[in-house]
Amino acid sequence: MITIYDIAKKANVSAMTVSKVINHTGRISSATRERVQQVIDELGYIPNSNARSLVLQRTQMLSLLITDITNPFYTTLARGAEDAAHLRGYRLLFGNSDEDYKKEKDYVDAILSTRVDGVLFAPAGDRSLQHLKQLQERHIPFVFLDRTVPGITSDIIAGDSREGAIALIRYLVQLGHRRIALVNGSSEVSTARLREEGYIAGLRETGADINPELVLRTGYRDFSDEEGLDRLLSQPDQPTAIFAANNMLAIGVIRLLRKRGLRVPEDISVVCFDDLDLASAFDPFLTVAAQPAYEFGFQGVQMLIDRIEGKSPSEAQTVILPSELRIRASATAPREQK
Amino acid sequence: MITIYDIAKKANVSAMTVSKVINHTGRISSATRERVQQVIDELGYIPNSNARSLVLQRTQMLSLLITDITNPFYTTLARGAEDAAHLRGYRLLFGNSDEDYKKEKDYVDAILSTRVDGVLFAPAGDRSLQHLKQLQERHIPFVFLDRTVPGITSDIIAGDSREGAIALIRYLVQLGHRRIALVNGSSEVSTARLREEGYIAGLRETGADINPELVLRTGYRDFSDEEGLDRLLSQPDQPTAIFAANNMLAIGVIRLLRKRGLRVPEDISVVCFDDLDLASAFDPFLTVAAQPAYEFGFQGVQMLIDRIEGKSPSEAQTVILPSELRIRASATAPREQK
DNA sequence: ATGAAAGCGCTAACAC
DNA sequence: GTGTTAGCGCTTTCAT
Repeated sequence: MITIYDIAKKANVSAMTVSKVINHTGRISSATRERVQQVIDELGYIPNSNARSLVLQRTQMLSLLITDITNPFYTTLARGAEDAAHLRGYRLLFGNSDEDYKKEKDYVDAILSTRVDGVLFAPAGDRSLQHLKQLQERHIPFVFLDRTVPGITSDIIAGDSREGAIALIRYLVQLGHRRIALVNGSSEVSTARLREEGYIAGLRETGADINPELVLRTGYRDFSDEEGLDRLLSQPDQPTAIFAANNMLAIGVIRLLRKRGLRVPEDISVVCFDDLDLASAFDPFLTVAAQPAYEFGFQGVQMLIDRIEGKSPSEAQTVILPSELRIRASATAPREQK
Repeated sequence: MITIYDIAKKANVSAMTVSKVINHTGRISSATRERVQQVIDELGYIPNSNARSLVLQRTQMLSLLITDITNPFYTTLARGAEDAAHLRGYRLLFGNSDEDYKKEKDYVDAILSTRVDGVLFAPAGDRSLQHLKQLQERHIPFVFLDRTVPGITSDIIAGDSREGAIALIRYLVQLGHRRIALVNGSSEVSTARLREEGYIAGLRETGADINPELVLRTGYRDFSDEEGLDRLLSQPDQPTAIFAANNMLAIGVIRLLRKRGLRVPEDISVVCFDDLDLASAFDPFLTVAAQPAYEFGFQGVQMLIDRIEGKSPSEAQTVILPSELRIRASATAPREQK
């Protein structure tokens, strides 16, 4: 391993001088600068960032902790985060919690141990509270990604879950639906609560049916609650449309509907939050409230780095990004009206 | 920041003793062990891995360098890598080169500076050679992900691009196609060369038309070579099927075909390498040679860690994972025969 | 079974 | 402009 001393020796200067050349700090005569640089290039010296971090107490690393790397929303978000981090000279350490508190805890420990400079955090749910508190105790800044956790104040970059849900409901009602079911994520997740709020608000506003039996709460990933779905479908007044609280739920719902011989949208309409990116590019089928996932990541990293570098106001910032209704084929007027 | 000395002081032992307790090394009386552990828990002490890395010359970090995080193949691969790394106590540092040598170089520099213990590397192309050489000079082990680079020997986990391509061609010919176009990635990428080899071999074996004019070479991502596609389609003997060398190309091709009023598969069949995961789950449309992406990541990390920990034989290992033909709707018999 | 000393590779603070 | 000293938080080596 070649160190700063090797350079210093060969260039006949002190380690400090080399350090200054590398970091463009302090005053150096251009003669020595060039001589040192030459040796650096010649030996292909690359500074050890561990040593650097140790003294600087900064790692130039950010952690991105998400809940489902399989979900295009997070993939695209990661892409945005990656781009922004790269642009500003930070690297991304990557974690996938699977909405599992245990895995999340492991990652938080790793984060603490690595001394990353900040975290982009999509918490598994409200019980992530203790993990967040750990970060706060160590003064590690973090930005909430879409989901927040009651009891913790921090910077937030989020979509407008409530408004997005209302828009979706309005659209369905406008098509003629009055019995709209909700297949939601866990109530432990803030966005699930907000989407449910929006769902109710939308129903109320439009005068559509409000019926607690039409709400199914499950997890945001790996939808497989067949009994739950059957319960929804077997209500005396069967719903004519389903609002899935995210894209993965929508896929699960549609698959199970098809398995039951129900066609979408002929027999039942389906809409959801979050787009499917690739799948939609390929076959524009699902009607969705699309969120600007890339911007979540990109702007989230900007916020985080601004905070780290002391460029943010001291109060926590909140940025809300609107979603966009993308009307496609999976929702039409209900059959009775056709 | 709370250090090992804080623990030592409070538990009335030396720093060494604390270190031993943390790392379960050396001999410690269970009395002191417990006392020390208690203080650690009480203060919530978490070791600084930078300091640790500095002395140990190990970071317990792996770098995953891929070319397109938007592509479900890599997403799923990342998922597998992540799982394996987590299981074996390593963390993943994440890089996305966009098939861009400049970005790739930046990441390699970062890798070198971070002193990661090893790299999972999907090279942008043959000109990644110098980057790989840098890694070799510093004795940083790496595993090739699917793509290899001539002139470099290292562990490899790859799909069988040649055989997969042959299988796809056989299938098309069996359906009755004789004029099959290839939309390929750049010739600078090993898998593109192998898929083209397989394409030719398949055509030769089946006696189908071999015509250099039916081959279009472009990039693996963001397909937008409209003129190239038009050239293919305007051949005197228009192809009845297109083999896209990966999923992203297939999506691009299909979009452009539709834009030209050509229906898939009615007017022209399309098959490709790599599945679309979500899109396919949702709407099983594309006929593909699917690769076990998750296994690429999972086994790749295993190989890498085995190598790092000296558990691999000294010669470079190669693991070839077969692909699987998934017959769906995007390819049917050509129109003439219907 | 426990501890003292030295050093991993770097930079901040201060001389000169 | 340049060099010296000290120390970031940890572990290795070798005493005791």
